[in-house]
Amino acid sequence: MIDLKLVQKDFDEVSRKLMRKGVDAEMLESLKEANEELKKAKASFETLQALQNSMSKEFGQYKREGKDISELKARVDANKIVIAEALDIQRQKQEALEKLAMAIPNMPDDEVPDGENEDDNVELKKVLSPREFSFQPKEHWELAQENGWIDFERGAKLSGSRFSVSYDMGAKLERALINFMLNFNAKRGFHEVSVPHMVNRTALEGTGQLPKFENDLYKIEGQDMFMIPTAEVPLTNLFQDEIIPYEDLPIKMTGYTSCYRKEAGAAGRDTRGMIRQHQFHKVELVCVTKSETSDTIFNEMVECASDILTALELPHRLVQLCTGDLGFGAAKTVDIEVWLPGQNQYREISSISNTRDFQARRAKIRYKDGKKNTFVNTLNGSALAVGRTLVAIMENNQNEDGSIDIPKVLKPYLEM
RNA sequence: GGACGAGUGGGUGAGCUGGCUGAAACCACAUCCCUGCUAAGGAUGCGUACGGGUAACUGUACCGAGAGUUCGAAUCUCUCCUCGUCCA
Repeated sequence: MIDLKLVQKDFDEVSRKLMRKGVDAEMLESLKEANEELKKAKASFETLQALQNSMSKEFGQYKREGKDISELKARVDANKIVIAEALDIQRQKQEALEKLAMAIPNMPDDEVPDGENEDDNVELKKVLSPREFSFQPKEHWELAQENGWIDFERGAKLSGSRFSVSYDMGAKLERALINFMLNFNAKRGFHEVSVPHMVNRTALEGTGQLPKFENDLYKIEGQDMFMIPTAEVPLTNLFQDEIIPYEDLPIKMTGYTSCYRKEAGAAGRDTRGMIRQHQFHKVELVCVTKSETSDTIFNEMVECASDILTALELPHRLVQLCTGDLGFGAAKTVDIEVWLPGQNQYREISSISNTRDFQARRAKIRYKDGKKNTFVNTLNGSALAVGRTLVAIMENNQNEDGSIDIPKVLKPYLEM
């Protein structure tokens, strides 16, 4: 959530930053106005309430002293009606403000390049060069089916499009990758955490998926519960409404979960294969830290994800997202894109974001900084999306006869 | 699924026959004093959020969540959630 005090104190700066992200000035004006109105409404309610409280005290006094209370009671009753009205107004203003504030995205860091969409993202660096093929490399779904690893038809039969079933080495590789990644992350100091795959509304509001993106989530019927779209949600909300001891920071976590997404906005995109599925495996990194160290941690996370790909010998590049491609809660994001020779392009396999205190403010995650409580910074990133890693292994390690070489680092996990 | 019991500040835990309780006490923590040695003792401070004030200070809200009764609720009523224990 946006810092309302900052909006009030430094409106021009906030609007300058948010306009880069496409928030129009009008919306900010109405936010500012809503905030002012709420303050006024609160002030008048509180004045009335203070009066009511003091009269109530007097009331008790009178009774103890056995004085006549009829006159006082009349005054108190009259005030009660006025208060009810004032409270009602205050509530309306509160609601209006919250609705506005919750819908405003995070401010991008100044270093984030301006841009409309993913075409304006900036490549930071390439790691490993794509291999030269002496034959026409195939796309992963072909390879997957040829090798009997993945069954898209039966996935569709069971659950519809964008679902698949894995067999034998396909299934084993998924499992190996999850273990490999978790261990890799653990060696970099990320503690492994296993979390629920369903969460309540509060958690999703905390990380920013709600209220804006309810259409992308699978909701449990009859309950206020949702399947998680990413482990970021439970991992970050672990600390929701907590004051974390100073010495516990930074908290570095890694966790594996399946992720569940409706992909409502992606109709027609990546319909074949396992690039975009409704349910996919992902190993996630989440960090909670002080603002002073959040940039350092951010770089550690990017490096960790990139190094996993390097260990798997997969060519990839780091891309800094422009303002137009930045997610709702992110102040800054670096994507890692893996080379897919079958598709002849780089595709996203990890996205690492610093949300600064945006999520912390929503989820009320703080630490004690000397005397006062301060919002933490939260960061999240994939390390990595398992399905897409499998895709990358298939496409990059394919041989002319359709067989696929297993990366060396995975062999111990496959008992090979 | 049924029957009880519980949910209080960073922690333990009083209050729960409605006003003097935003909340005792203890622990933890912070600062200071004393002392000087692998100890201890003493003083003071110490919940959160939002608002007013240069400041001292002050207003409002919050005792699992929401609603209600009342001039007034942590304390009474209802609903829900969570956690225990017993039964099935």
